[in-house]
Amino acid sequence: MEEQSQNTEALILEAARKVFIEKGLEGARMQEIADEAGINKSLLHYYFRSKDKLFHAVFIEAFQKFLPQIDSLILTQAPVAVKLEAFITNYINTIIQNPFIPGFVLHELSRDPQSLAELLKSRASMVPQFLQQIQDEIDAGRIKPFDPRQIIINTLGLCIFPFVARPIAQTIFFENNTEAYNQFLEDRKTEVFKFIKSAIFTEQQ
Amino acid sequence: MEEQSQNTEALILEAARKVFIEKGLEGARMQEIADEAGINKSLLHYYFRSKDKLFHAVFIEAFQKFLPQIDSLILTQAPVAVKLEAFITNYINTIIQNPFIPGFVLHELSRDPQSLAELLKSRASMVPQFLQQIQDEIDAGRIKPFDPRQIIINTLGLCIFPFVARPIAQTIFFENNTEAYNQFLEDRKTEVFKFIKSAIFTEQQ
DNA sequence: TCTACTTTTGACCGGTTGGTTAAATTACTT
DNA sequence: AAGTAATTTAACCAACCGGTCAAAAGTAGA
Repeated sequence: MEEQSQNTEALILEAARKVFIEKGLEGARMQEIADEAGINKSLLHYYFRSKDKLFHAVFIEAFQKFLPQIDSLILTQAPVAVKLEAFITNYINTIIQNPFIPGFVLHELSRDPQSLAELLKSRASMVPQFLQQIQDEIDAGRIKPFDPRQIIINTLGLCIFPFVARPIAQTIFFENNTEAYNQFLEDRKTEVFKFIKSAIFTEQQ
Repeated sequence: MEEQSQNTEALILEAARKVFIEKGLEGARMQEIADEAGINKSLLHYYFRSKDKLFHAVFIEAFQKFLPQIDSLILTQAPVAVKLEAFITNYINTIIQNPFIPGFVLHELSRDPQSLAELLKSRASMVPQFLQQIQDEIDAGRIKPFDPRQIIINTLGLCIFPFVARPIAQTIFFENNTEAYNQFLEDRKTEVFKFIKSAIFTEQQ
């Protein structure tokens, strides 16, 4: 019983993940999730009490998938250049493997911004340390004098935006050639760091 | 009768704009739009035949609000540096005045990517010329050798991302202080170009 | 004022949606 | 094998949603 219920629960979560991430909370239908999982709709309510609860489980899971890389960026001790390069590669890699999660998370967060507080309680206190690390390298002359927050937002935006804007970007620049756009995204694993490096680091030997 | 009908139509469009942009096609309710406009729900169907038609009117309007700046970026004759600087300022300014449109447009485009074709038919042919202009400046040694498409995506991402990710960015970096985040966005009108300029332009006198 | 027309309304409809419930099936224990 | 608890199903429901329709209210010209 234990085993089977874990199987079913995982089956439901997988189906819910697919449908919710593709269609959002309001676009998704419980019946569609049930069909996707190959089970009865009532089972959804047996394992998760409501649509909102099921959605919340999916959302938390999606959101947390991107926290490890952020953690290592913020918490690790290494020069900013080293950490940024590793972060960008890993982060874009993670998004390539979960290309619809960023749009999903951003959309649902702007629908319900309140739910953020609970998710960030532990991390928020670590951010200032990373901002200070950037500021220290600015003071040491290794990074040009940009607002550290601007640098971080720029980094995240450069990683995430091409996935959120994929339909329009792929159409405009790649005549809707999916394979070509995938290669474009692959290239960004190195191109984005080259871009940021060229933007913020000072010359020195 | 003519005058009143134009008033009502504009009233409906304004209400629909507010509700659709905030909640999306699937999250919006016709009744809510009617309430927002202070009229009967049947009137929505009298002026616009269906929810989809009304949504389409709102979407087209929102989408086109950002085309003029893009046009001037692509079609104008001037050095890339000059055009980019003007574009970034104007573009961010436009988004500041319509902060929810980018998220709205991106979300609805990823829900229905087909609808793009009709919107871009005339513009698409002009893009290669702008790409070539960037390539020419690369060949002339004035811009570092980045893929021109990467440069454009980067520029757009740097402009748009802080608005799409506002809830999380404002929470993490500004303790949810709206006024502080507004100032942050204001600063980006110059900061983004400084960043891009530092990234892609070569030193020369 | 009468008439023809447009605009606005309220009542209503069929289909869909998230959710409930009780019965049936399965799995586990002894 | 029997009994107990957990799992799964089918049938059902009230609320909601987009949309229709006929009547009412408003408008303008004769």
